[in-house]
Amino acid sequence: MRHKDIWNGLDKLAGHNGLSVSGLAKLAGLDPTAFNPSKRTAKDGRPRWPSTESVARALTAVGAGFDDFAALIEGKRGASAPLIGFAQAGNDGFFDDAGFPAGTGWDEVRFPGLGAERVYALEISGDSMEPVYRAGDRIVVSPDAQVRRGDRVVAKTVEGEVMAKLLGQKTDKTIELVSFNPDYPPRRFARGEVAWIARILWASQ
Amino acid sequence: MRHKDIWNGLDKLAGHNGLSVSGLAKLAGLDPTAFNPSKRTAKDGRPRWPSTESVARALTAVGAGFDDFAALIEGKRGASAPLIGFAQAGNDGFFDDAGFPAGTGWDEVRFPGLGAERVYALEISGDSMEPVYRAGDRIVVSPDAQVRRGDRVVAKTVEGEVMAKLLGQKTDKTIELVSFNPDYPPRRFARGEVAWIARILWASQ
DNA sequence: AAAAGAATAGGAATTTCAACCTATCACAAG
DNA sequence: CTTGTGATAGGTTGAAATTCCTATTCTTTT
Repeated sequence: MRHKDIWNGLDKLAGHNGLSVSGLAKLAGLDPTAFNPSKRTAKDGRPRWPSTESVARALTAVGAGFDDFAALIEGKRGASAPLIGFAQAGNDGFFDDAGFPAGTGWDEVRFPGLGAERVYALEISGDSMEPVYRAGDRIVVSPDAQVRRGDRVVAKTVEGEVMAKLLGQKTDKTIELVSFNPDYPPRRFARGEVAWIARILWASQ
Repeated sequence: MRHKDIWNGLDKLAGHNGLSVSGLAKLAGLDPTAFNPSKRTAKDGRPRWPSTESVARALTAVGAGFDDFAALIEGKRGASAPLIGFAQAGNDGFFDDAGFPAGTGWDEVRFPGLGAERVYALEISGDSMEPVYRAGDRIVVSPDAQVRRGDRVVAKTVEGEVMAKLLGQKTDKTIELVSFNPDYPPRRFARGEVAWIARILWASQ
């Protein structure tokens, strides 16, 4: 990270929120001239670096996280994407001509592997889980995540069998795992037979 | 980002590189006591924030990027996750006792929204797309992606209707969109009737 | 057990950042 | 045309971060 990157990131942070750098500084409760281009190098040409406190206040002012700032600096897209309800997608104003999000009303959704969870992915082979999962699909699962009835999960038995199922009834002693394919009957395991259950967070399509 | 986070990040940065905070400071060419716990709050209890210059020098000293630092602060895993084939998951040696990836043989899969692609997400409402998508699921779609027959896609007609379908036969003049639910017949559109088609990359589960 | 090195705590001096103030410029509203 | 607002440049002052220095604690080595 270089001196230029920090200021570039602050410029982008302001721009992405429809602000000038002075507007961003004001919003953050800082001096309006704090981020002025004229304040980025000292009179003797020495580069001036803002304190992390100033950066932190600017970030909280626009509701951005530190990861968002890193994304701006590194030129990456960031860890989130716009989100709206599927039912609203037909309304006008949500998309531009190319099919990208436009206008307001979009929420943000975070992607997997970027939260606190530890996750990994499994690649599906075979058609036993059609139509939900197809060969080549990748599912992202988190053993940390809480599992509830109805969740799609990956379970491993103490015998070593790994399967993707729908979590059915959980009692004190048994766990029911329902197949995606209704032709197969649900399977019921004693608690001790199941080594672990990991929730499926995402699936490639 | 809070005061605590910055120092926590520096602690982790040092720890991940087998250094103490004073060792990290020395390596960065700073005063060995620059990151001392005793220097993190002033005598009057006021929190002390390091300058971005000090952080930048610490990062370059260990060859880390700003995104790495953000990852340490946010406790994030990064932009990729381990990947193996589902068929191999039953073999021994791929998981530890807690159900996390262990040993070798794991590939890496990158997540959406982190590369050059422009993506966004849609939240599913209603049960018309069961069992593939359920209410509350979020699908991540990319209008940039190439679509092929068999892909799950979101399409918008020029009349404004948005739908998630399976891409069927594409001819020079028509596009067939197949419902996930086999009870509904496929729909056939003229090329001009379809405003855009975006491929579904991921779906939350 | 003794010695050497590293890590840390505490304080003073210095450097540097941030706030404050004023002036200029650009632009929009009346 | 005048007025008002926002953005920026430049300088001064006060506050805060960094360095420098010393002492103490802890670990490792001999």
